[in-house]
Amino acid sequence: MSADPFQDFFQACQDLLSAQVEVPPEAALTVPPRREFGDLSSNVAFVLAKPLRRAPRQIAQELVAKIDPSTSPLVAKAEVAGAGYINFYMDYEAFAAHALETIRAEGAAYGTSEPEKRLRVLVEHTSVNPNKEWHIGHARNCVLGDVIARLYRHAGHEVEVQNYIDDTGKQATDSLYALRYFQPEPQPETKYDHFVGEHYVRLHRILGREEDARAELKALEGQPLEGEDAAKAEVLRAELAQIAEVKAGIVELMHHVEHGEYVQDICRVLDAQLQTAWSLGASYDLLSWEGDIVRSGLFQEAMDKIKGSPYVYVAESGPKAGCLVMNMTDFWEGGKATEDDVLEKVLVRSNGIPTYEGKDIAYQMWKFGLLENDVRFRLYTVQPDGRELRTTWREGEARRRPKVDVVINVIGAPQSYAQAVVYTAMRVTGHEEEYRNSRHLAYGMVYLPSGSMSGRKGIGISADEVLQSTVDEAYERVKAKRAAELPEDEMRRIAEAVGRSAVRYFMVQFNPSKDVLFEIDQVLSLDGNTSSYLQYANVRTESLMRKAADEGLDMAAIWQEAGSLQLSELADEEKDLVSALARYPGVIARALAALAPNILTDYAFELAGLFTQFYHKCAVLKAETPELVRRRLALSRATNQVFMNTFGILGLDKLDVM
RNA sequence: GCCCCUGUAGCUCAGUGGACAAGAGCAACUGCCUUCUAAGCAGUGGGUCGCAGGUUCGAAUCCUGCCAGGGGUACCA
Repeated sequence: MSADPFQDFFQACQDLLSAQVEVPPEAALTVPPRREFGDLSSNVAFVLAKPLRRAPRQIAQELVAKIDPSTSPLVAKAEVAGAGYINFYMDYEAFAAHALETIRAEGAAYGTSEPEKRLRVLVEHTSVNPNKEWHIGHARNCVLGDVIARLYRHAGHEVEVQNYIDDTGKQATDSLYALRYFQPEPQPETKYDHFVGEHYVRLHRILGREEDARAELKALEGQPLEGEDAAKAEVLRAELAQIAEVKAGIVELMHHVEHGEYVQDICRVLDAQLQTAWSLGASYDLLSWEGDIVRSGLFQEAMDKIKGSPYVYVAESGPKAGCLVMNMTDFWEGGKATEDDVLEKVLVRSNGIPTYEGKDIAYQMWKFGLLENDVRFRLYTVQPDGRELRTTWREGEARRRPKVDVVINVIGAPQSYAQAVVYTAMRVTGHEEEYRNSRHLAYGMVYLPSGSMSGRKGIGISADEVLQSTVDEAYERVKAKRAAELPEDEMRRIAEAVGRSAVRYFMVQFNPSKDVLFEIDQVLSLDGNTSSYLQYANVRTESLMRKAADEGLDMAAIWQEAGSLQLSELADEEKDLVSALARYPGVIARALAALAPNILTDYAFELAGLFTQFYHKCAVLKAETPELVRRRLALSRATNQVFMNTFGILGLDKLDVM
């Protein structure tokens, strides 16, 4: 017996079958659609029908006749059903004992067996340009990455979370320039990233006029100008002159930014953005600044290394003459490519400036520990959850990098091609293993009912706003319900927990690959399939245990003997609950393998529903016999344990009252 | 043009290791709070699983072709 009760039942059924017949690998043992069909169902008879040239039902009947369930404590019986399914039924009494005992013994570790190999995993997420406030799409990235990191940690792996700071890019420069250009009055009451973002958008309103102004002027200049037209042309010329001035100013400023002269200013924006991350319950281990990676010589070393490959060379002619290019033709797996030029990727332009892919290749090589040089780093701050946050820095300790096994980059789906280029560079340089262990968690965009968001135009909903609205809504709810019994600060605390959790849940409840339509009402409702439902179900487990203690029952003692309680004649609701609790480890494994947190949210919602049904149908504290009370308290305690573990991974807040 | 992702109920989404009657939440409608918290429960109505072929005992799921939406495909950032 293992720490995965459902897997044990699965294995038991599998063994019973294999003892009678060689089970082909394509035969499946799956959970049937309805409980009348048992707890696991095998289609092996269908698969064997063809090679044996016999009817599936006949094969199934012969197999079932030979199977002896009494040799397996968890299996009650096997039956033939339908056209030839072999349905296995659990011995629920034995199974419930095993499940409860496992959950009790494993506790916070329940759900994850010791990994065969403890991996070092590097998760990069967030990586938002430090130039304006986050919108909800950034929040999706952050929460997805945070949950993936927590999943790996829960599974016993060693995780480092990095947040890449593009401090030398155009966006950061634009914002810095906007502040110099407009010289706005400081607004201490406005969160700094919002303040800067406002002026960034203002700057782009000016720049965005260029094309139109040019066209309008051209239309006017076709004829002799007089009166109103002459004045209008003058205005347009002035506008274009202003645009030219701004653009020149940005280019000039860019040189200074690239030399790291404005790190302090960028930190101010970054710090405001980090507040958003922390209020969403996320944290990081390292801030990786692009400027530091370039200045520390990592980029140069990576390019020198990659130049050693026969597939990397300076193009001598053609449109890419003078560029350092990488020919990926022999290595490309990122989709069926037919046009050769797509596969000849520029890494360094003819003017010596690297492309994004070029820089990202260096970063990826550094992540895997493939470079000799290293950045220096220092402590940046201690985060609200107590985790230390480090940052790369121009001076300080040298960072001794351990070998990393897996690199997961949480980056939007539009960057799929660029990511494929970066990973392909690993195999081009002979690092096949690193190539295979590079994973792009490509997530879909977040859209508003009004269309897509645009950072430049300032269209979108900020993550801070969404969070605040949700907390406000939760506050109204808790106040309407509990104003009489709870103090103000307690209601505030609950509202924070409910609001934060609701936003997090929304961000990961969909398949990552899908685009998400963000409707604020769906988050604000706090009804139905939301984190509130899970929190509410868990509050009920808490409440039951509290009341049990009030009635003089020794909860700890009951839980201690969970596996040896009276577990016969379980009600259907109890069976369903036990079965769901036992399936938790498998859910974790699937979510991890697929990098899909929505597998876990789906499960958690189902579990909450099953517990709620149990709660409504089966009296716990008021059950008919003391034995029944103890059993149902143990089931509640077990559910509470699985909720705790699930909440830990999803980063949802546990509540005692709501 | 080529490549990738997506198309399931009015809306938002699960299900894509093939399996015996397509699921959930929201919205609509009907009931249920002196009874372990009604952010809840029970129930009703609502679907040619984008379309057309194919493979199979069996297809929302696999294959082919089409249609629709989004993204990518630059020495852009």
